[in-house]
Amino acid sequence: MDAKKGEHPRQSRRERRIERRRREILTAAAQVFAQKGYAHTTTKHLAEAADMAEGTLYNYFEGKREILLAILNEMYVPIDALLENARPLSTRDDFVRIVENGLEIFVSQLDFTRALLTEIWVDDVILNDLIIGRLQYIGQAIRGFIARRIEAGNFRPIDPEAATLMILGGFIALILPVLRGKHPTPTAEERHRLAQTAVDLLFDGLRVRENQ
Amino acid sequence: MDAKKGEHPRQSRRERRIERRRREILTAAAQVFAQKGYAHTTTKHLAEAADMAEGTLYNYFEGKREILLAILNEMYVPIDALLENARPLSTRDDFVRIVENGLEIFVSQLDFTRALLTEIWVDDVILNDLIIGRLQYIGQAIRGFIARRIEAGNFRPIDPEAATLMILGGFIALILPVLRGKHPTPTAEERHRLAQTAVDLLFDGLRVRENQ
Amino acid sequence: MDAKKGEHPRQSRRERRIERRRREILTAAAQVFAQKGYAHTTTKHLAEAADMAEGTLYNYFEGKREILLAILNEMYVPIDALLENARPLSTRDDFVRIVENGLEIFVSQLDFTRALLTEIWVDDVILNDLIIGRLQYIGQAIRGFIARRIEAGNFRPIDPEAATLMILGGFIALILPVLRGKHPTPTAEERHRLAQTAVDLLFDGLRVRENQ
Amino acid sequence: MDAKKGEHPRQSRRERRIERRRREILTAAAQVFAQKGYAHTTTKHLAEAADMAEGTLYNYFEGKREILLAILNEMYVPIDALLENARPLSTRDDFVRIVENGLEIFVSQLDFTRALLTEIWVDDVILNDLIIGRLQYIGQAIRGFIARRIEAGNFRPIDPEAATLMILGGFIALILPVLRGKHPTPTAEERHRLAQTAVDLLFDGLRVRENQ
DNA sequence: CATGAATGAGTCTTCATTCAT
DNA sequence: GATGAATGAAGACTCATTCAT
Repeated sequence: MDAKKGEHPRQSRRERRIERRRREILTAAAQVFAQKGYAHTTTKHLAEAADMAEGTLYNYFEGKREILLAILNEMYVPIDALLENARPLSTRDDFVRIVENGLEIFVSQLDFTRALLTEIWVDDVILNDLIIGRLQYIGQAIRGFIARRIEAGNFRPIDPEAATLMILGGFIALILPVLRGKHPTPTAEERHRLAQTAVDLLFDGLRVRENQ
Repeated sequence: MDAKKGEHPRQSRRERRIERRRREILTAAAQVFAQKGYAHTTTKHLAEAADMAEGTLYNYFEGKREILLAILNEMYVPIDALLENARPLSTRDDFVRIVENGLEIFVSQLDFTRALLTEIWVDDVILNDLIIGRLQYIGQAIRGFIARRIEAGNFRPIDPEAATLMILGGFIALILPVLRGKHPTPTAEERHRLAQTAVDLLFDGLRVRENQ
Repeated sequence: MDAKKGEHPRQSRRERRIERRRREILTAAAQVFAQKGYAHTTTKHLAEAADMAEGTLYNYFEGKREILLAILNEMYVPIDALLENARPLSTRDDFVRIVENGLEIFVSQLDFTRALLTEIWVDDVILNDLIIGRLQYIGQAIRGFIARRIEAGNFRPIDPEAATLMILGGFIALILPVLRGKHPTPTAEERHRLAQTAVDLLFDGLRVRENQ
Repeated sequence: MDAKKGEHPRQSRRERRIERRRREILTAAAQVFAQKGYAHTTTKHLAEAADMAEGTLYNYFEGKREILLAILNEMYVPIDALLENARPLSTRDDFVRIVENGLEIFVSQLDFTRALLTEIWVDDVILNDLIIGRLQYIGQAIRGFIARRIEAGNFRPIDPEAATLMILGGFIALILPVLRGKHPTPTAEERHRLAQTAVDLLFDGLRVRENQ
């Protein structure tokens, strides 16, 4: 129980094993939640998917709900990285790049995202954390970008609020069919093309410019 | 006990009472489903919300799930009417009008719509019926409109598939905050303004037209 | 409410109507009980079979169980008559006649008998009333008959107790397939033949008499 | 924890424990079913009788009905053994022996047999499986025996069908009072005497043989 | 740490009975 | 008397969590 041969290696190895186990559980759980929805998933399902006994789950998580919240946490890291990257967001290419990165994140975390879909609308912690915390942050970045561009005379004086919502909605709509498994997951090239189309549409609209 | 005055009124009164009661249950149920989500709502909750005994629910619906499906059906009528109206969809004003009507429908059915949000991802009948059935239909109308306009030289040759998705997503994004109760329900005027902004953005994009 | 034109005719007509209604209910109920068993029969089933509303049943009977007990009572009249008839029971023909009559009673009351079958084993009132009350009475008659015959030297000195049981059992076995609907209901002639065969078997056994 | 001594013991111990538990439940359930009848028995009753929580029952059986069916299966083993034994059935002693064995089986399985009595009339699976399947098989054996004996001139030319029914009925009648708890369970000696009396009655009838 | 049997509160649903019309 | 909607107690079954091994 006490130190032997230096504490680090031993503690560390144990911690690493625990961390590995937790991640195994989360990966498996995300798949099951994604397929059945949180409420319809039983701990038995989770245990089977993680290939362990039900009781073992409780050695790594406090309960079913905590597993879901841990999944939520897993998504923060790449999203925060994305936001960090997107901070400047000043040119059209910035926009393409951030949309592309966003698509990449969702694609690489499909199961985690899907897992949250059902409880998003119901669980206030998740809703506030994810939607309010992250999405609003993203929204602000976009709103700021638009406002600055309008001020600079590059963008038409459109209500930035509505525009932001539609941009986010458009982006979500692009991945929703994939999340629902109705579309195959797009390749890197497809993601690039999608991002360009999206930004193109947003910037220039559907209508033909008369004299260009 | 009194004169019969024709048989209709008597049958009719009973039928009307039943219909009224069903509607009462649906209205109450939609609110509860919207707040708690389908799976987290118990029949006890439903009974309390409808101010009746649990057993009474079963005089009007076969079970909890049938109540949800009945809510789903309630949404068909106005949506189908909207689609019928939107059939031509040829001018920009058509577009504004249909977006405006769509917003109106969702607003008038807020609770019903919210009620479906959670189970949409999990219940295949609902998913296929509602999303695939309706949304695809709407999508086709939009895709057709875009394709025709591109052919006519009015629209730029953008991928109609991606454009449709983004339009739908943008539209949904406009309502989502309202659905989640994060925005107050927009008034008729606000809906009109929103619809115009949305269509304006879609048609002309964010960027300033250089020579206009 | 009080007397008018003599009480009898009016009371009588009302009473007769009530009696008729009760009988209608019992007839219908016996069929349903017979098919589904008492416990699996709902008052809704009973009401439908009697072609009236559920509530109306309660104007004629205290509840579901009382309907079953009333069915039990219906069987007493013919059984008691049979027993009265069988009182002497001294010749072989008496035996044939009483078996024949017994078969006739069961056949004419098939549904009533079937209706009681499920609850016989469970309801102590029914068990004590019917089995103990009636069957034991019948058993005593048979036992007495056998004992007297043995004493008179007509019957071999077989244990009258066991013999009685086997006689009753044999009789029941003859009607059981009919009760279960596995045999068609026997005609009068078939009943006569069955009774003769049964008594013949009981009196003379299976074995060939060596010198007769 | 200790040496493995081969893998069997470990798997086996768990399996044996499960098997023991299942049997405990069945034994307890049979008693309750026998007393109250299947339909009037609640899972709460069953749990109490087996001295465990309601939920635990479901770790061993799929549901209430499966417990009943398992009880049904318990009865097959000895009955099938009896039938196998009785195959030849050619002498009078064979007959005595098989009746005696039959009595023994029923006595040793009193609760199991009682448990089935109520649902027999209502549950088609049970009815067809047990009654039709087993009883008809037994009936055929008896019919065949009688027919052969008649042909051989040992038995009088009595309708074998009716005779079989009465034999089965007589046998059942011998046990019914015991099943209902109205008689104490017969000892081995009493069973032997009963069997002899029964066969004696069947073979030689009640009447004194005039010249014997 | 791993296991999985045991637990019992909680769910959906049924149905005998009541009672206002 | 007849009706059938309303009731709510009771039933079969589920499942997150605990805990002895």
